[in-house]
This record gives sequence, structure tokens and C-alpha cells, in this order.
Amino acid sequence: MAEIAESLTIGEVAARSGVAASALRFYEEEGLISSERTGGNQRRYPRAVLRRVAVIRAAQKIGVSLREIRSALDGLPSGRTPNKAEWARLSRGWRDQLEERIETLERLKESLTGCIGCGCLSLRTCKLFNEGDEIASRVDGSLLMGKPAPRRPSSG
Amino acid sequence: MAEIAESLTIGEVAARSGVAASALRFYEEEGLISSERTGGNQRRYPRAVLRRVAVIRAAQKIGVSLREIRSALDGLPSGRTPNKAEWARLSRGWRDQLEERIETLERLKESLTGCIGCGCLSLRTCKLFNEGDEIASRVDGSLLMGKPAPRRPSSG
DNA sequence: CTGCAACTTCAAGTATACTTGAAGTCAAGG
DNA sequence: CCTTGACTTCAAGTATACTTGAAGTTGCAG
Repeated sequence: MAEIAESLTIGEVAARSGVAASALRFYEEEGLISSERTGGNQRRYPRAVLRRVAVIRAAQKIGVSLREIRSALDGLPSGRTPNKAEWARLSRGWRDQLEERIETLERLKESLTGCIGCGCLSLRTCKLFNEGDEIASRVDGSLLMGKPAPRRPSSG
Repeated sequence: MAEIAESLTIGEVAARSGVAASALRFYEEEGLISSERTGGNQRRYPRAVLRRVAVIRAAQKIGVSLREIRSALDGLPSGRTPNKAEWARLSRGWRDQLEERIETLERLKESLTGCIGCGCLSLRTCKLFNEGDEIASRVDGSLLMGKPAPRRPSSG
């Protein structure tokens, strides 16, 4: 174990980032991170991969899918740490997504709160049940909870 | 097509609830709804199933998993519409869950907002990256986004 | 009674995000 | 050199929430 390595093995990245090696290989397959190989075909990562992985995990916490993260990351340099402007653009976009998500949930909460006392036993008057569809269709495009989008069959 | 049917076919329930017949069969397999059968083995649903399905969909929008919905619904009568008290208990519980979820996302948003200007290029000082773990572990038990809980391998 | 849409079951597929296992190779200490 | 842990690939498994397809049956209008 080198004290200050210029490149990291997958195990080292796993240990430092807290992300399993299998997940790192998966991220690489998915084009989220990249590595060089040794003569013996083992991965070696630049230190910048640590931040990239941290960004990936942070975005996931926010609810961004790997696909979306990859798109966002495609605009960033893979070999070096993103600069302030690059990071600002990324984080602003994700913050906005997060904001929308939160607002959707807030609306849902209000409906549900209203529902608690409303008797709610008439489907026709319940906000949650009736405005729900409206909310759902609005959410459809932006994916509410990583929930598998309810694609209905061809009959639509 | 009967004008006022006392029991509904799966197709009728699908049409009225907006939920695909395949999903209804799935819900039944999973114990979320139930049906009687005709002599010819076809499903016939009581009208109360419509509300039950509506409740299921509403809960899903909130981010409750089918497993949790089933648990909650197990406390309700399947043959009749839940009464006010029953519904209040259910909706209060889900609202509280939703509230927690929203709060987690709010914390995340604040971290991210702080991150936008922070330069964030030091992993050591970034709230999102560092408090993130703390948040993550708090979230771990309550499931943030329906995200597959990051079970790490035995090396932990 | 016939014909067809709607129903039935069961297995397999889809998407996301990984993990696990098998079988084999590499790197480095002793 | 040898051992051993870390690494490699690839296929298959896990969990959630369904959909799709195949092959066969039912219900009801005509």
C-alpha cells in the first residue's frame, strides 16, 4: 500500500469512497467513470475519480438516476476535477430538480393532510384521488420517486 | 355491459380505476386486493375494490412501497370501504412518512444550495459529501427514494 | 350454437442499480 | 518461486413493480 499513490486500484477507490468495487465496475460499464489499465489488465484510477464518485453518490441521494447523472457528467472533464463554474451548473440543475420533486411531494402532503379529516370516502371529492391524476401526469415526465414510470400498454 | 353492476369484471375495474388489468392481477397475487370467482374462474370484484385501488395508487404517489401498503391495508376490511377513523389512521401514518421524506430532501437541497457557490472542490469541506453519509445512514432505515438500499458486501 | 372479445394461468421480459459466484489472472511479500 | 489476496470477466441473482406473450377458457350477443 503506497502512502501517496498517483493512481488508485479499484480496492483503494472502494475503500476511500465507500462504494463497493462491484459498483465501481458497474459505473465504468455505464460510462460514469473511466480507468486506465496496467499491463496485467487491472484498473488504475486517477485521484479525480474520487470526487466524481462522490458527485455520483450525492446526485443519487437527491434522486437523480444514473442515466441522468451520466448525461450531466458527460459535460465534465473525466480526467480532472470540475472547476467552480462547471460544478455550479451541475449542482444548480440538480437542485432545481430536487426542488420540483419536493414541491410535488408537498402538494401530495397537503392533499393527504386534507384527506385525513375529509372522510375521504367519496372518491369524487377527494383531492388526493382526483387531483392525483393531474399531479401524476405532470410528474410522469420528470419521474417522481425513481418509481418505474407507469407505462400503460398500447391501449392509450 | 350492465349499467349498475353489483360486481365488476377485471376489465371494468381496470377501466374505472385507470389501473391495468395485469396490475390488478399482480396486486391480487401480492395480497393487496381480493376477488371472488365465477363458475368459470373469472374474477369478480366488489365495488369497494375501486376505493382500495385508489388508496393503493395514492399511497404509491406518496412513495409508499406495495409491501408497506399491504401492511397498512391488512388492518382494513377488504370487503367494505374503510370508515373515517380507519382512513384517518392510514393517511396520518403515510403523511408522517411523506413529511420525513420531504425533510430529508430539504436537508439535501440546503446542502446542495450551499454547494453551488462553495467551490465544493474540497471533499473535506462540502456538506453534501460529508454530512451526506450521516443523512444517508439516517435515511437507510426509512428508504429515501425507493432506492435499492445500498447493502454493502460482507466486507463492512 | 357460434364466434369473438375478454378472461385465465404461467413464464419470461423490462428497467434500475447493483451484488454474488465461478473460474481464472495479477502483484507483491517472504 | 510460491502463496495469497486482490484483481479480472461474465453470467446470473436480487428487489420492485409491473408488462407481455403464449396457449387455452369463458361469457354473452346474435
